[in-house]
Amino acid sequence: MAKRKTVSIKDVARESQASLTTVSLVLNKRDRRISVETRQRILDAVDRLGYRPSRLAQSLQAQKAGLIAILVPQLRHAFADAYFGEIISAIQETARQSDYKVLLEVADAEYIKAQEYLELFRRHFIDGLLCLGITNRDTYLADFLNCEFPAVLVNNYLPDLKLNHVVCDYREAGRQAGAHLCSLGHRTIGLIHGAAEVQTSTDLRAGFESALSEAGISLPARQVEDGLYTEEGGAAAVARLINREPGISAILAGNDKMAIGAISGLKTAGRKVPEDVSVIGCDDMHQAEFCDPPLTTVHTPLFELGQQACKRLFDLIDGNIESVSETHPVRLTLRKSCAPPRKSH
Amino acid sequence: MAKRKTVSIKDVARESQASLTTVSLVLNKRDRRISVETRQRILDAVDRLGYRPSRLAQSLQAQKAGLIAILVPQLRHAFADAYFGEIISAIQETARQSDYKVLLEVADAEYIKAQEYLELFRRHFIDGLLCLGITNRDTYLADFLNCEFPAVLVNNYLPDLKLNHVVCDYREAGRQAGAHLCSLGHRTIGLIHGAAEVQTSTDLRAGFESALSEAGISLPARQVEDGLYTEEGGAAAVARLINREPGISAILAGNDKMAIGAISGLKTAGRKVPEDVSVIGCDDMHQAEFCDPPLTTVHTPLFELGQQACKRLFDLIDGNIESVSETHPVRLTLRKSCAPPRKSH
DNA sequence: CTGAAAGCGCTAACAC
DNA sequence: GTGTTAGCGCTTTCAG
Repeated sequence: MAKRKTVSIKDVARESQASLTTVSLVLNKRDRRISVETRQRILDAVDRLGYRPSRLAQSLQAQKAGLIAILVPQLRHAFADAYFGEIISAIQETARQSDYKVLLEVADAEYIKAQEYLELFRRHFIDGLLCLGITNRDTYLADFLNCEFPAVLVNNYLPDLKLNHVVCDYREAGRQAGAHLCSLGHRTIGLIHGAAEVQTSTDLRAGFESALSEAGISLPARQVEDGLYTEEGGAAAVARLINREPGISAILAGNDKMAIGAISGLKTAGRKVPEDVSVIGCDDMHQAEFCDPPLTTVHTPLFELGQQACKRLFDLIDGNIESVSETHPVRLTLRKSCAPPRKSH
Repeated sequence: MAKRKTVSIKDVARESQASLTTVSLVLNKRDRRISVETRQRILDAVDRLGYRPSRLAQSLQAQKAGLIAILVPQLRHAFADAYFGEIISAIQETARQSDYKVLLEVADAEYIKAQEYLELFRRHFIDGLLCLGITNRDTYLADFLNCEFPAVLVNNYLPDLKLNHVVCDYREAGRQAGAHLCSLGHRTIGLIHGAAEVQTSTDLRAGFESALSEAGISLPARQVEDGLYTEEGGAAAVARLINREPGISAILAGNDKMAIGAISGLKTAGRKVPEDVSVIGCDDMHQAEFCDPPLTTVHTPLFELGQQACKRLFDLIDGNIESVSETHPVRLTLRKSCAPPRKSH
């Protein structure tokens, strides 16, 4: 590899017979005061030398990194997950438009113990933080409560902590799913939620129960299972569910992955979807359209959510706002995985 | 938000009644020459003040960013893709172990035109680059040919450019898939590849054809289709395939997404998998196990690949090696999507 | 054993 | 119009 000496603004100054200041002024478009010839001489030198300002030095001077981080939980290969992927895509795109770069951070136990998320700020590495996949157990986030570090939770919030967040309306998602199932005529309905310690999961359940109860239907604990937000979890949960309550004719899953797992589990148990059991998901991931049967699901606008979270974070960084707390609307997407119940017996 | 003044090494020096140098020495464990009391005094001051060295300033001084970037193509929401996700996970994990941070970069046309990937280096923003999802058309990568910027292609390479890369053995993948299908007794076999301009896709096809030809079977152009690496593409490709050659009894898809799309397309066309048509995928993504039927596929060790690419990149950065070119073995994973052909007519 | 001073590459107040 | 100079926060010779 050819070794290339790094060319600094000094070199440009020498080459163009101008001073550091003049070069800097020209480069930063504050060159109203600079004569046309001088400017041209400098620009030529820049070209000739292939000079590029060091972002490191600029950042040090500006006391601003031009960098934000995305904090994701340590799941099994977290980035291989479409849910996170969608949000990360959105963040990346939005950040780029504001000339920010995006750092990827994975929060495992050790990471949290060491408060690495704070170190990132303290060591002037980043200007802001976006937290994904947060649960009620992530109490360490309290560290962001009364400090000057801009952070926002994406698609979740903590019930007891007044932290910045941008979320989808999961209560409404649950309500719409429940109403749909009831309107089809289902009376014995199950729920596979993601995780009890996730607030949006709790919200989904609350909305679901409220819709059922409006139709005079209850949701006993035996018709609720945890599916861990995974395919396997969904498959296992549905098995326990139909074992305990064979009469279940419809199920809401807290995300599409569990819904797909549930469908797979139902098939294994010899039940047809939607003829024997209707399944409704949540998220409307890309693959929801391609599973068999195509999945009826509640569309959560994850991409828009990511964009919004990012924009608000910049507002926080720039001091335009003091805090954020936004809820985005959801809507039911009808496909083929739900049908009226069999007229049994 | 409570405003917190940034505390520098100077403050620590003042607080601990020592000089800058001494503090720096202690903090960097070059403190053999420092007396125990002085050290303790400094450490106390650090604690009391909550001092953290600015990584920006350190980087400027060290002329090293401690940062690498992952370059991914501008696909439809690229990060929502399990293939990229798996590799990115691996990179992230490996980088962390070496105390590097990782940046996410998306390469669209504009990005490439502006040579942003080079700017990243020139402006001293990153120390190394990992390129994912590369195709033969990405000739801009020639920029990395005779320069000192460490970059490595992950799971692909360019036939005409001697660039650093780490790949899976797709030729062997194609061979194993072909051999398996032939051994089951299939004679009329189709291929849905990812994209003609992807070298590994070409390799897969070459390996596949060679295995077929060993069994005395040919692969005419009419039995080959492009599935664009997507579910939809796979579904569309399989439709064209069985329309043109209804006798096809087995299909290899260049990745699992297309395989899943193909299965969906076959079902739509009223063909059963594997009874009527066998389908074999490539990658062995997580969901391959959960589709219906569970997908027989060639396992490509993407996680290990990502790790390896990252380690080699660090070797390049540290000057331990001059170039990389590694090929990783693959292996067939048998599930339920392949069976012997129907004894027709 | 400790400190003064130079320098990493850049920006911006303040002169001239 | 243009240049001098003082930092940004850190590391590291080189003297004492």
